[in-house]
Amino acid sequence: MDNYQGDLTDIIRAPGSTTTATATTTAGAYSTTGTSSSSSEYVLQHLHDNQWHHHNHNHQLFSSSDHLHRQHHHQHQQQQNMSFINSVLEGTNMNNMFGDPLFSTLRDPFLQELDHIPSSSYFNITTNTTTTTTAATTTTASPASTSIINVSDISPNPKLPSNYESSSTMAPSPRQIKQVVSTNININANISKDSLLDNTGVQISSSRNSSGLKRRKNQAKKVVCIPAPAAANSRQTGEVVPSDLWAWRKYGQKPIKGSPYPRGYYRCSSSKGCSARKQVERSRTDPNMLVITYTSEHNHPWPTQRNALAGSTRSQPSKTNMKNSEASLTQNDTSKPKEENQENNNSDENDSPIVNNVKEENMEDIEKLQIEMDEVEGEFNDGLSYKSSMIENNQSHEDFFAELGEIEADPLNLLFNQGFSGNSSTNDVHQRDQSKGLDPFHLFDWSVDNNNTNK
DNA sequence: CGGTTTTGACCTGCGC
DNA sequence: GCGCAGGTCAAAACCG
Repeated sequence: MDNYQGDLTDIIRAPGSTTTATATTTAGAYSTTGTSSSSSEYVLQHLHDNQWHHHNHNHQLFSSSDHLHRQHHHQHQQQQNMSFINSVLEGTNMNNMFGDPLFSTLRDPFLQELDHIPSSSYFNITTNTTTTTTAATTTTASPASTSIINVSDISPNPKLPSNYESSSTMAPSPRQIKQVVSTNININANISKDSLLDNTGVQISSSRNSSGLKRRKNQAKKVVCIPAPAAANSRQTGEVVPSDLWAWRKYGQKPIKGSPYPRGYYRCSSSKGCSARKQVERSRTDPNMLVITYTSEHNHPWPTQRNALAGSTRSQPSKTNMKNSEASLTQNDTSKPKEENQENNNSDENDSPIVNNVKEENMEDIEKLQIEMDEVEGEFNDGLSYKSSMIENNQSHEDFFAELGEIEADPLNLLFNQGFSGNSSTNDVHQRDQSKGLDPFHLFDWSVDNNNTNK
């Protein structure tokens, strides 16, 4: 039978390769048109690298019509810093970071970015903002290429707990609306089964649910469709799997009928008891896209460190590069990246091993941050997180983190230093590279070589 | 040594 | 019930 995975693959077909063409169609359109009860999908047209850079370098964002906002350069920087803080800390909130198919709380980094860009961020200045859920939001912010990240959140099981926070919730929260409005992102919640092409250029086909083949198991899955980092130079038989901060161990690979690309099966290796799994395959309809299906949930906090070291550097493509890059690092954390990292390093497109490794180092720090923040969060586990209140109080991140005395400062410093240096206007290129360290999926790493990765 | 990937075999769900 | 196809297991090989 045609596996539903393949259908999932078909669920979202993003014009990943047409980076520039989508630039004008990336208007944040939030649709709640679907009524699917057993399957919900949303397409997240994620921030592109450029937008990410805009995020980091607000001065680039504004069009001439937004010159007034330039007058508040510092303010915007602060806002963006807070935006990032919000994003990071939101991410550290609960067990909801990416890769955690604990769907009730799952928020992957993509959504993190979506979710936590405060209304005060520069995104609000984009034109044609609207608070309706169906209207399209256009933006002039990104004249350049725009890559697309699609997230299809599938809830095959109508019996899923009520807190299953998928797009099956028909009405978007005001927050969601705000986020969509304030960001140049598309989210199509509950895209109808017949939805084929939204105004973003993202083609969405239906997943078989009600009328088609039923799923093998009533198992909630989350499908993320992202452009393949390095199609041309993946491991012999494997896929180039973007890092998502969790440690995954491949436990199987199967050829998929109808698809020339095999599907890799991964399970979480961060914790022995963790049942989290993911499947990685290349979209049959768009080989440039990787379809990552998350199944089950992590039953543990983020790994403090990648426990998979010994075999993690198998098939190390370029030891020289690795050594060089490692030598270039100033971080003490020498934990080796996982498989994806090697693959990334092995990527022709990712021809900057240094950057890649720095990226992974940052990932390690983010992981640490996650753990540490979880700990702190527990102290303020009263519904409204400490950090949230802090942020809402518009407290500076310095103050905020100063109060988080127990938290290791390095990761945060790293994050802020690399992602949000206040002097962005004079260090765009440098920061741009650094900001990549915050990009677990290379999601924002495409503007440089987007043409390469999305051929 | 402890972790990984690889890969054939086996298990299981689903359609007919 | 059968067959197909997807999903998982587990042994072997590999790696630092």
